[in-house]
Amino acid sequence: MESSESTKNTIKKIFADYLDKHAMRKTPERFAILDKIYSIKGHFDVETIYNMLLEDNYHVSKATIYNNIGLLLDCKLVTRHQFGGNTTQYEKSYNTGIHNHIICTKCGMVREFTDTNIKRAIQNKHLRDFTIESYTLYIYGICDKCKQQEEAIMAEKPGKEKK
Amino acid sequence: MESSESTKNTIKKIFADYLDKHAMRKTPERFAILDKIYSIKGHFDVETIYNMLLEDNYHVSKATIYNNIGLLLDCKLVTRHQFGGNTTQYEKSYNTGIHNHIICTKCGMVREFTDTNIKRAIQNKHLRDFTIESYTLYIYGICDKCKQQEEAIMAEKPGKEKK
DNA sequence: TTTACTGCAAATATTTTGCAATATC
DNA sequence: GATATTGCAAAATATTTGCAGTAAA
Repeated sequence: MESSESTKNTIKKIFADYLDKHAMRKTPERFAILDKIYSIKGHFDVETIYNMLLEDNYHVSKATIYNNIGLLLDCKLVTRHQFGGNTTQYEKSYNTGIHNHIICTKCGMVREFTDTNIKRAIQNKHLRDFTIESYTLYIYGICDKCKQQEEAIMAEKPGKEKK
Repeated sequence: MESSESTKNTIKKIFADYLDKHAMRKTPERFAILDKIYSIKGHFDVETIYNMLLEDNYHVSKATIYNNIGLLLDCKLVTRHQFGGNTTQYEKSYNTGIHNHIICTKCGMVREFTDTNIKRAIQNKHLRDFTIESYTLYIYGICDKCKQQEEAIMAEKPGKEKK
């Protein structure tokens, strides 16, 4: 879901406080990037943000986007994903709840789900010499659409695979 | 643990069968790469395998390593990881058991652990329209070593962080 | 003998870095 | 006014691709 007005105000405040705390400047680019990220429903990469801002006739260089996503990761307003494709994906993370991802290894489709049993099992885990901050669970497999396609191909060429 | 002789024979057989099935050739490079991978205890990247083979005076190009790791992923003898660093990491996966990873976000340290509650919770999960093949759970946080360093720095410069 | 595979080098893609110009504080 | 931040271009890094030579079947 796109973020509500009150969420957008809260995250601006969090980012502004973070910048103050580290003696960093509150530039318009920074808030434009943050705002755009929180208007995105699912996952995105740097290229996507870059283009979305361009469409608004707002030019921010990629170097600046990379730079600022780093800050947003640091203050936990964004999380980072590497699902296995070529680009690093990101996702807003304030008030979004812990969720897991399923990834189709054929078509790259990513879907989210939540599960209290899994959540509880992970949170109950005590790790020696380690302070847990977050976690990501990726479940890989094949979505039904790809599975059906595979079966259709197999049916078409029955001799293709030996044994 | 390094792989036993019987494991090494089994994986060679699995790979050979896979190559037969797909009408691919059983080149010495392929088995040298597989063998080297199964001599590695933990995670590795392409560069590492390349150098390890070189140390044995066995030259295999990186293109060939990339190419063949792809095949090994396909026949499930190797799994792929993207922990958040710059390179893709790999790991042998025959007979290694399902295990999870904890990653220190400061120093990049990766450690493994197993947990039956987590395993059970994930395996009991039913996903609509999706066939599960595997999963990865990465727990991020700070290892005690880095935590102590951070605290030491904070104690040294008490005024650095405002508020 | 056929053609899949390898090695090399070039191409592609992503992210990082250096530096001059600019804008925040 | 001091200097952190931006944009740009170049650099660094990782991975893929094209092609000629080599070797498995």
